[in-house]
Amino acid sequence: MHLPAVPVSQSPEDKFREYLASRSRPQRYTEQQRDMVRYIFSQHNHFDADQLTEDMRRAGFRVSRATVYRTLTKLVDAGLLRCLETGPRKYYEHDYGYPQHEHMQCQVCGKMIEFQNTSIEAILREVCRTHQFQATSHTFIIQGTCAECNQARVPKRRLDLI
Amino acid sequence: MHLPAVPVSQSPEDKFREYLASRSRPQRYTEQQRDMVRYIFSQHNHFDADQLTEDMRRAGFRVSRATVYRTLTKLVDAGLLRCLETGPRKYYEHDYGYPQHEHMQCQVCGKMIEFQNTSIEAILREVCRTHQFQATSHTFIIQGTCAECNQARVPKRRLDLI
DNA sequence: ATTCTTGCAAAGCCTTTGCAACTGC
DNA sequence: GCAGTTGCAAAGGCTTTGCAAGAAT
Repeated sequence: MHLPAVPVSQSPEDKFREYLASRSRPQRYTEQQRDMVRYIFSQHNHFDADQLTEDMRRAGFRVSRATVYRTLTKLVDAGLLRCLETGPRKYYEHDYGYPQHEHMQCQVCGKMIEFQNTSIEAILREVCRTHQFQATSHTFIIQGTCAECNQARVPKRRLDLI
Repeated sequence: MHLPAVPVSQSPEDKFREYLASRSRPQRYTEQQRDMVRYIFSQHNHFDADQLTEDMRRAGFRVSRATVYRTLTKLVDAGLLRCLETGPRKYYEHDYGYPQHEHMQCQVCGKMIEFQNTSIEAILREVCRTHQFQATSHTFIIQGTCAECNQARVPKRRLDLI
């Protein structure tokens, strides 16, 4: 479920190093951070901190929960990841090199479906103008049932009717 | 910050009693639940469980945290309240007798500003049709700074420059 | 009388943090 | 070697829950 990528000049890794170096107090680029950046950008998932920890461990990396949490915060701050706060936990997705989009979330299988809609930006501008509101971000998530989960249900209902 | 109310035939209290009675196992209408329904619908706030508990206590009611949590769940299920899950805690607002709307949330003062936009429903329908997605609800929240908090900042900046 | 609700405190879930050991620069 | 990072385990913030006592029908 990809949208077309946005061309960028730097690799995510280089962009992160640049971010770390440009701090008023320069931060360090460690092995675990490097592993995380590479792992995250080798996939295209929506994930939370614990999923990432487990997945990376299964893939043979040595990562600690605390460092995953700390590094995810930095990656958001660096503009590499975007954080979706919908419900009790935080989900992350690519931001660097990836276009603006919205989400549909299937409440059966949990899948996140991305979509783009050109009218939304106009709505944002208009609403903010009329309310003199200075927007910094927005969250648009449609909850429901995805096509596959919907199909999987219909046969079940039919059987129930017999 | 009200939107025009939607006319309804029953009082929130009656609607809740009806909901409780119509369960396959009828549930009971207790004093604390009655106090909560009346208190909540005598105001027009966005609130979370702990805010409500404190406010009601200050107003002289005897309510326990656990019961507030349990009753809020029932009120959502009964269609009286809507739950906004944005971030770590759950916010509640009137649903019964109140029109569909979206939110702007000020990250400085926390205020929730409600707005309506007629194009959003069309977008929802179109996106769901193209993805064969069965929507049950949606969340549209614009984060940023409200007009008042924005104004309060400008004078401060000017002073900083002296 | 029966069954649901209440209230307390404990547990759960996710995230953050204090601190000693460690490591990048 | 200095200053930032790591990892553990503990603490934090919010919500849910087990259970005995209490209340609604």
